[in-house]
Amino acid sequence: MSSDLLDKGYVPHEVEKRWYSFWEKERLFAASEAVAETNYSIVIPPPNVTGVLHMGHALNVTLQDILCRYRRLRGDNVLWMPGTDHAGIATQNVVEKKLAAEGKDRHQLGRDKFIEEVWRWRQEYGGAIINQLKRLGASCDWERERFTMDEGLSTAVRKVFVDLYHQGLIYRGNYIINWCPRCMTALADLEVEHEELDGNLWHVRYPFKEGGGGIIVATTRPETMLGDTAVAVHPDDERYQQLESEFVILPLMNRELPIIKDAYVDMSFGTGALKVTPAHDPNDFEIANRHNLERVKAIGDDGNMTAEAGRFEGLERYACRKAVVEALKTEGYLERVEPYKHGVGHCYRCKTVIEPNLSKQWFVRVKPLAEKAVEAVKNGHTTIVPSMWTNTYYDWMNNIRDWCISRQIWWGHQIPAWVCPDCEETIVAMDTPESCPKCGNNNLVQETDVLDTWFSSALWPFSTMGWPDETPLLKAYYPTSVLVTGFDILFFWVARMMMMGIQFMDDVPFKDVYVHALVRDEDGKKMSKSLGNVIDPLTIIEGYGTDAFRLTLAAFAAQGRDIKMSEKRVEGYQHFVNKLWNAARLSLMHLTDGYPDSEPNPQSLPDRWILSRTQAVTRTVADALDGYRFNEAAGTLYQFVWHEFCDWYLEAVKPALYGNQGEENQASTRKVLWRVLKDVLILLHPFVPFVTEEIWHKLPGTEGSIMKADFPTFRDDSFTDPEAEKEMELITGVITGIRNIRGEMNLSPSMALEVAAQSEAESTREIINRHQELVIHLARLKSLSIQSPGQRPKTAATAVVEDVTLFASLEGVIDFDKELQRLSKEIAKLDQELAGVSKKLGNENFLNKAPADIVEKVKEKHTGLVEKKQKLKANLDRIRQLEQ
RNA sequence: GGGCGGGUAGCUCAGUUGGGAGAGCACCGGCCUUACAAGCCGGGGGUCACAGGUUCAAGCCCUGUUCCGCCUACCA
Repeated sequence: MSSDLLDKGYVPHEVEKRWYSFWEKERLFAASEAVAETNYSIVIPPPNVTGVLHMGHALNVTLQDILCRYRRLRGDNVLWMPGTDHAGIATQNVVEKKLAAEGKDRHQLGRDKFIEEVWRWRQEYGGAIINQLKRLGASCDWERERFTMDEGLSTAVRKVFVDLYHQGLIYRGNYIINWCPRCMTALADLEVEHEELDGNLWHVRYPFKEGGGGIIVATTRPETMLGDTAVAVHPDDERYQQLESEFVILPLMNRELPIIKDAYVDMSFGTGALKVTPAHDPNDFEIANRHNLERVKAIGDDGNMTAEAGRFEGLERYACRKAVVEALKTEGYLERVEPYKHGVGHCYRCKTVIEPNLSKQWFVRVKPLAEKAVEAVKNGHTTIVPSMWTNTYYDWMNNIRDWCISRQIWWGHQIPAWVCPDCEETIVAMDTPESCPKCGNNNLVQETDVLDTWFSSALWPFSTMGWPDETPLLKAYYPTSVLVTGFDILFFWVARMMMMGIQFMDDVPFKDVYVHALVRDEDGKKMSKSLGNVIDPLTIIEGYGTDAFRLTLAAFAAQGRDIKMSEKRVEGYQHFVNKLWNAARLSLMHLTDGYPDSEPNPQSLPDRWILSRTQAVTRTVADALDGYRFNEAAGTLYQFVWHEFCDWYLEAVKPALYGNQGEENQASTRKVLWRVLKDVLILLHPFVPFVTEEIWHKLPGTEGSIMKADFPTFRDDSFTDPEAEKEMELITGVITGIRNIRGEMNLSPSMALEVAAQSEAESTREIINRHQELVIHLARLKSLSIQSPGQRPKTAATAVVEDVTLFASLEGVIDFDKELQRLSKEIAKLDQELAGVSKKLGNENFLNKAPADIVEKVKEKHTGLVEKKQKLKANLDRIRQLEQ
């Protein structure tokens, strides 16, 4: 027995570093490629290669790691596939910024040199986030790490593009798309963030061709009028049935615009007349198609006005807005201006206001893919947890519009399409074509656009496993068991993986999708750089240790609720880790041997009880994790380890461990303690991997890593012991009753009390008698006498527990007023409870209609309360008498 | 405009077939009791947002109201 086995407090940093490299060195994260029933797989949501670890990653990765470590302990083959995402626009922006700092820009370099530059950047900085994930303890199979621009994944991207094209599911066309004038690229609808902004509604009069009056239209973007090619009214609008003219004149441009009739127009809005700008508004574009209108592109791709804008050519779009308004005012066309709130789209990468613009782009026809993806969830092939997200998923899938997948940037998968300069034939193929199959031209020109990054991430669950080759990995691990992700990329990523997985693997990419919450600051605000409320996970790790941090995340990961993170909370769980450490410290003082092969043979009540409880907790934890109820699993363990194992069990068995109850007791208790501590470590390991591994190696009788241990059994009931739990409940109740007297009567803990326990029930007396020593030890008694009700000690404080009345003899020290107060308070509490119960029992309907077992329970409760009250009342009366 | 989530102790939140209102932190009182003061023991504290309804019984189910948050949308 020596206390130098463990230091007095747990110091995480050195331990974390040591064990993580041990795990890597021993290849404990490596997945076997064998096909088995118990194969379990997760693909990591690949973080951006430009990213730095934030709270979202921390939560996401912690939950996955908990699942993976748990499944390994349960004996599964686990593959956790890691990697990063090439993040086209974001990465290109980062490298362009770096070039700018060197006074260069990508156009000087040229495409090939620029891409080389990006790869160089990735080589140097791209691993940062991976190392940060390791600090969290992530047990990914790092040897399989993938990158969306890897050769293998690029082949997959190419094949998918080519196949979809030949299936008619990819097409190219001139449409209105979302254009970011800063990134100079098209964006998908999803990549536009809408924000309500204060703006104006400008009412502008377009005079009739023949002069006079005219039609008043309203717009939030006056500069777009330069590209107007019509004015539309509703066909049924009586105000416009008999017009003076069929044409109006576009002010400032003096262009003649037809007045057209289209049912899209909302008669109730404004004047019921709509200016039509086909090249700069998606609705107007549709209207223009129906009426064969001209499309005038007045705003250029760089955000400046084109030659079509006449005298406004070259003006930046917002400068132009001002100028147009000014001109309208001076020329007398501006009827009025009203303040107006409206949604404005912003680029999700750079926050620049998006310009709807006419452009030639590549699209995926998603409807047919989406239908299958909806079916897969409806049929239960994939389950979304929590289920509230299922409807969101359906809604989005059902209203999906074609996906613009081409980007006018350089960093990404270049679209495998070539155009013949002579005959304009388009060739889409896996390999670079030598010549035009139609006219034989040898100088084919490849499409310069690259694909949306999400196009390649959509293939992640199978491209990372080697598809399109039929690899052992795919056989063993596709479909994956679960995808763990935040709801913010449900559409971006999850939905698209569903579509692509079903289309190309003929099976869903994952059986479950667990959608977790967002991590917010302690006021519930989203963490953002601009608000300055970002908490860096690495700072938390430095301050409190990875284990404390992980446990905090898990404990707060309740389904459907965001997590408010603050250091204060992590501190609480740091205390828990330390508590565990110290419990181990105590245990190890007494566990000089290991007992791996001997089944514990519990003799004492605490031993029987703790084994029974451990088994129950094991079951609860397993059920909770199987249902992705991380908070329940973590909370159960926290409660069990601290308040049952430490507070009751360890305190209860100290006498046995110290040998005060004979060698036999000491030996059997040691076996039980060894077993329970071992199981506790295993149960906790998925949540707090480092501290459990550290203790594991100090615990005699363990071999190798705790990662290879077996999850405690819970399928059978070998240790379930209801009798022990019942007895323990009585004993702890008695002890708490005595402690309560001590506390409320302000009696020093050092003062050993003499207590008499009286009960009419012989069985109760017998139980207490059997555990007399335990009560004396934990309640700090001088003596405990067990009696049938009879003479009452004269000056005693009283507590009633179940059918036991406790008398703590207080000769000379009793404070009668305080005791009266205490008893009255207790009786008042009972009266309140009694009122409720009596009311129920007085209700005929309750007695007749409620299930018999419920009625019985309430009756028992009533009897118990009445008896308890009687006893307390008797003591109250007695104290009153004594006082006189 | 549509949809979703939430309102439970001073704070942050659990509460999954409707039948005991709970945890952590904070607070009050007492303890250096031989693992841990990052600790131990005891204690106080809630009209479960509001109003109805279903039921013998509602924090939980239904309807309405209200406040907060989020997602989504092509009314200029």
